[in-house]
Amino acid sequence: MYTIGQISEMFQIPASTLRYYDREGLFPEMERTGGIRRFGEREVEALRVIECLKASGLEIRDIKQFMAWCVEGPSTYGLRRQLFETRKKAVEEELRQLNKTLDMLNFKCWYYDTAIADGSEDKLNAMLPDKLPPKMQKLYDSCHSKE
Amino acid sequence: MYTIGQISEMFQIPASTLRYYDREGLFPEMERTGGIRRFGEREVEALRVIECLKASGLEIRDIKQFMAWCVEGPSTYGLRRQLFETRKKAVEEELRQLNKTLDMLNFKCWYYDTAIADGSEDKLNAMLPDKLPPKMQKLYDSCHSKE
DNA sequence: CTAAAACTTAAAGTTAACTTTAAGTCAAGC
DNA sequence: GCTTGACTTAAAGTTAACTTTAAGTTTTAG
Repeated sequence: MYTIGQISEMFQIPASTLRYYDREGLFPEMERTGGIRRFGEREVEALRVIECLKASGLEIRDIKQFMAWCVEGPSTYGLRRQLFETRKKAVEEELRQLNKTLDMLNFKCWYYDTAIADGSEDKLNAMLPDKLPPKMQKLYDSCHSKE
Repeated sequence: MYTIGQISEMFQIPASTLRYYDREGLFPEMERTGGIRRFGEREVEALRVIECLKASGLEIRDIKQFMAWCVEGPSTYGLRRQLFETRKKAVEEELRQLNKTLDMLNFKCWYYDTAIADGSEDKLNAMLPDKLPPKMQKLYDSCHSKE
């Protein structure tokens, strides 16, 4: 069993944030001795799940719902499974979006490398809509196609 | 040239958000006729860059700085290049993190599939620290190694 | 037994990125 | 010329996720 200070150290999360999570119902079965929180294996695993669900873009209130399902027992396995499936879809979509962002950043890096080499953006602007080097044309098109 | 309503439609961004961006200095050279904003090609491209930099995790105040550099001219090519390089690093790191998150989500999907098939988590908990199927062991380890 | 460190609470404060409101101005069609 | 829809502003409001504060309690070390 750990104190809030030990968990704070272990996960590099401020104790105030852990208390906030507790207040929000993210550790529904946490024990206490003399008013002081005792984090057990259950809470440590909960915190790993919290970090995962947060990273997937889920809000605190929905993480609370998940934790409530865990307390409810086997009857909520389906709901929990469905939640993780939905989060997977969201993360996969976010990965696609981030890869597009990376394409644009790579294009911009090349763009400024070229502008620096040329001393101005004039040459670049002359080739701009569709006379770029093939490698760059792909990146450019993927960022400038239909909004 | 476009009105704010046309750009709002085009990018699916509320007009109030576009006005907010303008107030924050994200369109430093935008023209007006009779008080009304006219978005030209410069602003359309700026908006694409804004969306890219935002998606990379950059804050509005720093996007404003970038736009100011663009107005300053060729002397800031180096700074702009550096910004995109830094953003690339940040996005690459975010991609790594998101892939780890995806690993955990995949593990949890398998976990609940198994729990549903078994009717309880008992079998699962018995194999839990290190007796999982090899495929799952990898995912599990990557989410439970040292905090 | 006592002092200090670590814990507790409720309530107020912070921050970023918008969003809404209220009151008014501009532009297009009839 | 007038109505209507789209635009304008400044200022206040919203939301999520914390963070800080102030006052007090519990645990630990000597």
